[in-house]
Amino acid sequence: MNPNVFDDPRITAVGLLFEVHAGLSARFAAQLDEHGLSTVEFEVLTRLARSPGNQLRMTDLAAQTSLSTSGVTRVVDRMERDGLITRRACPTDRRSSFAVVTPTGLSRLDETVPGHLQLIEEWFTGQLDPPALAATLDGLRRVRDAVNPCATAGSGGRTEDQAEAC
Amino acid sequence: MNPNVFDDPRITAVGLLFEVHAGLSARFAAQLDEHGLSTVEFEVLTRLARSPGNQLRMTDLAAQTSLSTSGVTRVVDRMERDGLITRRACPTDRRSSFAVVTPTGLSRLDETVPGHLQLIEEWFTGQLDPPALAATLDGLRRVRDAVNPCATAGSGGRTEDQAEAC
DNA sequence: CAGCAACTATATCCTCGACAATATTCCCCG
DNA sequence: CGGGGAATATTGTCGAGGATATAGTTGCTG
Repeated sequence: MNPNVFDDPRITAVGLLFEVHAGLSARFAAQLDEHGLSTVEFEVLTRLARSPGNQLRMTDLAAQTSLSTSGVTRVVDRMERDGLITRRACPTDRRSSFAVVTPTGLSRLDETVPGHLQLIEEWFTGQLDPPALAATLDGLRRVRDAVNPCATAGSGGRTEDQAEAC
Repeated sequence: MNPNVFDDPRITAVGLLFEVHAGLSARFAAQLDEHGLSTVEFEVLTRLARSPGNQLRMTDLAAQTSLSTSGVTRVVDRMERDGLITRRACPTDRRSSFAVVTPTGLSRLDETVPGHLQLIEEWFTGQLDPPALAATLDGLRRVRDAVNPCATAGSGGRTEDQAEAC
């Protein structure tokens, strides 16, 4: 650690990125908490709600979130107990089961999303004028495409659900 | 969730940012793991090593990481057991104790940092040509300054340690 | 200088989530 | 058609870490 490695521009770059992530995450979590949702619960709810039929197989849900399959089992347990989602047996494969959003879950999402969007606007996208925002997002997109090859859905892909193929 | 809220550009913007964070975090964690360090352990080590005397009070260490004070107690326990850091009593305040990096900890850091820097270069900074990188970092910096006011150390500040004053 | 509020580290309890093991079901291939 | 390997969800077990309570210390203030 002799020469000041910590002033290396690469270190400061990731530091920047991670600070932004931490700051936004904290603010989002606070707002979600007002609606009785944790971060992962919100993510599960949105992933299901944006899927056809408001449902997803447990495995696919795990693939779309940052959770393991057992983690998905656990969070779905909690949310089923809270009435936000339900399990439905898969008719074609008796090993699988679907997690499907209940009307309660959908309305909870409806309550939550507007404030969430407002928060994004307030602390992220609204902080930059359009060209600067576009430039920033372009940079992030290129890094994302490198680091997360599965998510290259941008153009030419099919619906957008092939992300679950990763 | 009637109109496709999920195509809202604000949603995709945070999605992008969070995917980048997740992707980089995973790669970093894998490399750190090769050196027997977890993410938080690496952060603790770097925070201490960049501080005067290679030491920090437990409270300040907690403030500089994303850990609670009890979390810091825990991780310092582990790392002390592994010989990476040591506790030293504070001479002026008998409530406080310092966590100080051992020579073992420093050399572990020396082993780890080069690969870490290489990874940053490979997956983040090296993915963009200099102007695009600068633009991206500028955008991130502005968002960071908004979302994390403490970290406005950039210019005019004193050393850089006033970050701990937050 | 006595007492009280704030601060510091730690201990205790609890939730969350990963990993490995398990049971069930599916599918392919001989 | 039958058996073995892959896929799927769940459960047991464990470590990580937050919230709160606790004990010791400091410093201010009447």
